[in-house]
Formats: sequence, C-alpha cells, structure tokens
Amino acid sequence: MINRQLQSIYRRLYSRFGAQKWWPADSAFEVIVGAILTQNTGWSNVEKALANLKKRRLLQPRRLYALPDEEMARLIRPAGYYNIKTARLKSFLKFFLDGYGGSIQKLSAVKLPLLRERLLAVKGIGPETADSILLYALHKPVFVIDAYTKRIFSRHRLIREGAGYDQVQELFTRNLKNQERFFNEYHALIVALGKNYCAKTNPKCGGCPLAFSRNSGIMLSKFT
DNA sequence: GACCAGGCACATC
DNA sequence: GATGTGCATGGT
Repeated sequence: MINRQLQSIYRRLYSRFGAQKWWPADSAFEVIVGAILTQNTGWSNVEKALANLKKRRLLQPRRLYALPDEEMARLIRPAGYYNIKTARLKSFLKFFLDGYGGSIQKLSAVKLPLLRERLLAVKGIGPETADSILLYALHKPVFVIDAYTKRIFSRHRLIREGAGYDQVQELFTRNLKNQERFFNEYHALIVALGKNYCAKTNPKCGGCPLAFSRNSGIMLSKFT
C-alpha cells in the first residue's frame, strides 16, 4: 500500500522533472567534498567554493589535507560556515588518509553497516552527509533523507511531523527495493521538487505536482 | 531588509 | 530524549 504510494510519487516526480543525473561532479572525491560543503547551504554557493578548489587542483585528498586551514577557509568562503566546514573537511580527510590511504576503492570495500558507522564517527559527518557519500560517491543502496524529504512527506501525511532521520529513512527502505540507481534518482527528484515548490514560505507550494492525486491517497492541495 | 538554503555538534533542561 | 543555538555566504 505504502509501496504503491511511494512508487506513484516517484513516477509523477520523474514525469514532471525528468532524470536529474546526480551527483554533479567529476569524481567520487569531489562528491564527498561537495556533500560536506552543501550542509545547510544552497548548491550555487557550493559550486563557487568547488570551483575555487578545482582551479587550484586541490580536489585530491593529500593536496587538500596539506592546505593550511586559513587558506582552505578562504577558498571555501562562498559556501558559508567556512571555519566549521574547514574543520569538517580536515577531520574527514584525516579519517580517509589514515584509514584508507585516500583510496575510494579501499573505503568502498568496507561492508555497509560498518562503513556507515565509521563515517558517522567522523566529527562533522551526520546521517545525511554519510548517506550522501554512501549513495552518490560509493554507490551503496542507501536512501538519503534531507529537510525537503521530511517537509514534503510530512505535509502529505506519509510521516508524522517531527519524525527523526532514521524513522523517515525506514519508510523508504522498508517499502522500496534496495536499488542504488532508484534511490539515487528518487532523492534527487525530491530535491528538485523541494527547490521548485517546497520552500518554507512559497506560494507555488499550493500547486504542488503531488497534490490533486485521485488514486494515490495523496489528497492535500494546500500546505502551510 | 528579511528569509531561506541538499546539517551538525554542543549545551541545557 | 527533546529543544535551542551558533555557524555565514549569496540569492530572492
């Protein structure tokens, strides 16, 4: 039942927005850096920060780790929270270089429940960042939950308002097949919907493409 | 000028 | 366990 609703939502998002081709990056390492930089930050700001790093050929673990903090902060400044994000990038890089020699292959070789635990143990990497890394950099079948997902699915009464990360994630992983490719597109489509319709105060919200459904069980047309 | 954005850690109750 | 707060830039 829930499964059918989730499938229906996916189909409508896909027909409305099309393939999202996530994650936009040239390498798995760039995905990881972007995942940390985008914490509570619009992607357009992250792009500026990534461009600064790319211009200096710093999107390599050892080179980035060797960069002095003040210099890193200066380069990622457009992404906001630059002091905190410098510390978070450095703490991930230490974990990545010490434990895996900066090798994506070695990191990816760790089996899933354990790999997620290890990422979460890194200071500055919480559930969403860990899952973004797992799904979009390492291609593991993990569903990423973000603020949009919680907002949209609670407005549509598929989860209770204020539900925690793990609870929301369960909704998807218990009712959908664990397919990396599918999870990739689904989360990206949710973000596409969120950006276009689901800001906290957005008049377009009432015209949500998910509303007015006759057969999906989704009935709300107005949200606040 | 206010509000928001693809969170997280830490303090306090 | 829930709730509040600091962190910061750039776009609308």
